[in-house]
Amino acid sequence: MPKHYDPEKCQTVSEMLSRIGDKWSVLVIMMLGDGPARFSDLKRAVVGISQRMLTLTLRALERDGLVRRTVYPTVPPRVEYELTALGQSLREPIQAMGGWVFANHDKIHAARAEFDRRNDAERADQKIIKLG
Amino acid sequence: MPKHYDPEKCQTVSEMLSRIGDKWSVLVIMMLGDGPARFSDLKRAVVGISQRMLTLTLRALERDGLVRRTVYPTVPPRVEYELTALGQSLREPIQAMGGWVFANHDKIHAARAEFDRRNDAERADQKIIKLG
DNA sequence: CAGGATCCCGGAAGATACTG
DNA sequence: CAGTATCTTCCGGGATCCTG
Repeated sequence: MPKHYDPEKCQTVSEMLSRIGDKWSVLVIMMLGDGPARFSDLKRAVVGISQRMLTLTLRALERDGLVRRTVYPTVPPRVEYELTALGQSLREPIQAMGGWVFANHDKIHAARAEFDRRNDAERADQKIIKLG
Repeated sequence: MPKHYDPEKCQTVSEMLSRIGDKWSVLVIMMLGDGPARFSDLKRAVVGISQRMLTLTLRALERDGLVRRTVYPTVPPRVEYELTALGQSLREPIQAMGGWVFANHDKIHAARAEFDRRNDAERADQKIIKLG
């Protein structure tokens, strides 16, 4: 088991993490997991996304080889997006993350509640000290 | 297999994805994977992080119950950070992502090169059209 | 040593308008 | 329909200074 990793690959890991960590990429990937979809389909399915961000997200996914964009030269224009084999394969680690969150959802929220509770108490103490 | 998911849990998935997708969290988690570390250890180990961002990152991880913060009331103060069991368990899906990137690193970069090549060619065409 | 408090800047992202 | 262009707003994050 190697202790050192290729720095370039590590950087690519960071890049992909921030990609799937951004606001829309995962949602788009999951939508496309059901099969090909047109631009407006995605726009409607991914609630809250602006057409600008949908375009940018799709372009980035296409650039990384995760999504294939097919233009049908009809009028009005018809553009279909679908996951490539690479994009499909990415769904596995993503769903692993999703599964982890679903499994630990309650622990996470309990921890947050506990943390916030302690923090509030601490600030109340500070107030008393300053007032005293 | 359910077709609908708890919206609250889906939101938590997004939250955790943007957490591990941020610039520093994963690096900190991986550093702590080797065992407990002090603030300055992490500051030195995670090259490039400012003490402000290290603090914010650690606080966020602590709030989600991934990291435990222990203060030793000595002088000078000594604070140790370590992964909780929950934090340890998160390393699995993270490494799944990392493994995927390592396995597909070449495909990704090939796709990017291809995409950029096509884009450049396209823009060159546009130029010719406008000049003509 | 381990942070808290401020200031500040660049880039991410939303809103809007226009187009092939 | 499927975008592009532009403007503006917002916030992540770095730099710096201060403190128990």
